[in-house]
Amino acid sequence: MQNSDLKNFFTYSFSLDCVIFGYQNGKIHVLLIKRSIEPFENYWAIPGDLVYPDEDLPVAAERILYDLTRLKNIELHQAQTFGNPNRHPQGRVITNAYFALIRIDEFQAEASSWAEEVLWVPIDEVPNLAFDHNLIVNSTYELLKQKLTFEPICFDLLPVRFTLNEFQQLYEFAFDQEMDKANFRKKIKYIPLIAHDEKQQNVKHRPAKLFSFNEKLYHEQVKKGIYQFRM
Amino acid sequence: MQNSDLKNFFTYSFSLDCVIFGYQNGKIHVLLIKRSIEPFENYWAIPGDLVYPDEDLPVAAERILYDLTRLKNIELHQAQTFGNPNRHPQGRVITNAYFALIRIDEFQAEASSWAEEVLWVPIDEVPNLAFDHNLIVNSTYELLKQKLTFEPICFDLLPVRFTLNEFQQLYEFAFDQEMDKANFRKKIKYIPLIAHDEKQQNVKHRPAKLFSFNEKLYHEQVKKGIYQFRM
DNA sequence: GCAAAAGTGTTTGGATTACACCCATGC
DNA sequence: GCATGGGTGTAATCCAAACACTTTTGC
Repeated sequence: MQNSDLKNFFTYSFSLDCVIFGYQNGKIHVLLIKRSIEPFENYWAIPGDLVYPDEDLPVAAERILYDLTRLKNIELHQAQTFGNPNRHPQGRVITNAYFALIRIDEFQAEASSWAEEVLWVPIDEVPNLAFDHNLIVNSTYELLKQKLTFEPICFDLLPVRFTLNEFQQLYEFAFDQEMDKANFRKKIKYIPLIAHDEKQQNVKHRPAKLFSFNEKLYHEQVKKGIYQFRM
Repeated sequence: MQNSDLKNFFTYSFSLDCVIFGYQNGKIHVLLIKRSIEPFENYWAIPGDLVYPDEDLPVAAERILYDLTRLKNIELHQAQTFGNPNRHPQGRVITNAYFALIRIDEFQAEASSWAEEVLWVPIDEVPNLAFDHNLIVNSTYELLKQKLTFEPICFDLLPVRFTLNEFQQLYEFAFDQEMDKANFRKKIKYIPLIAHDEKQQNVKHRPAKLFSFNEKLYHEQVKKGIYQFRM
């Protein structure tokens, strides 16, 4: 979007910013893009842009993320809204954060449109970002940590088929808590998992059984009120 | 705000809607206002209005609530944002819900500005509302129920000084679960309360001790990571 | 004294923890 | 066979539910 267009677009504007968390090698990363346009040209930022006047928010979030990073088929969740009148130097832009969790190696982010580069940075090494994007990243990270406990988001970070040990490692990372192997398996007894016949390949020890999250059963049980997810 | 003004204000607009939950006689109510202006003239709605171009969101939420209902000194919490392009018949208005929980008898709601009447209705008797306000009320009620468990919001519903029995009754109502008196008292052992010397008055049985929530200690402990509230 | 609710201690069973041990695979 | 991690059973411990009991007030 060019500067001249922007001026007409404003009296108020509304944007969406996507905080994409990526998990790799036991570390949480955030996806950044380098802005090739003013304001904040050459700054790192999270991917975000204005919502079209007739576009619904979830649609816009997907569109914006794809336009800037070529990422698609990612489940985005609504987070907080940020509306400080001075957060955008060119006018009043209220923004709504959306977030997602993905495995970095399962997706291919690629700079596009006015994004000059894309970059995954560890959550504790995020540089100074454009606008109030540091605030947005930090607030959304806090929200993520809360949601990890009560919503089965953690499975977004595991391969579709995973071993119980991979699951446990993720747990220990996410909640920063070591746990006994046998006890972990008792703890997750009530989480609806599908046990596959398939086994781990190319390991030089006894291969582990593969599991996946039984999303269908989970939703059924939640709907019936039988079950509440809790890590 | 007049119709002619509205047209200039729009290309996009941004509003806030306040879902005020009130507790009385073991029932949750919602505060509605009757609109005296178009669109949806004479419809019931939740109090909400456009945000001024240079106004921050929390400030706007307080201002709007006061303008329409004369309620003030209420702690408002941000909830979800609703942005369906067709949610407002006169243009694109994205709205952010704020919510609060109060004891109805401690506040005096009074119609003001373009609110013709105010009304507390039980949450299960909410009529057809203007715009998508039924959706907003329902979504925010779900959010409230979630937050009750993990944030000490329930104390907004108790008198500043309350008996443990009042607390237990609220708990039983909020979570729809009966509980043994002795066990309830063990359960809340870790919630930071202040025990006062003062006692219940004018009861024809042994008067109960009065307590209040130790907000200061709570915030300190959360900050230090010692404590996580959980009901 | 009696009714009513406040307030507390004890027992019990189920869940969590710590820990030990066996199993399957590659080399 | 042995190194490596997968996988499981058991005893000890902790915690929460059930229940019984004592206390304090008004009438």
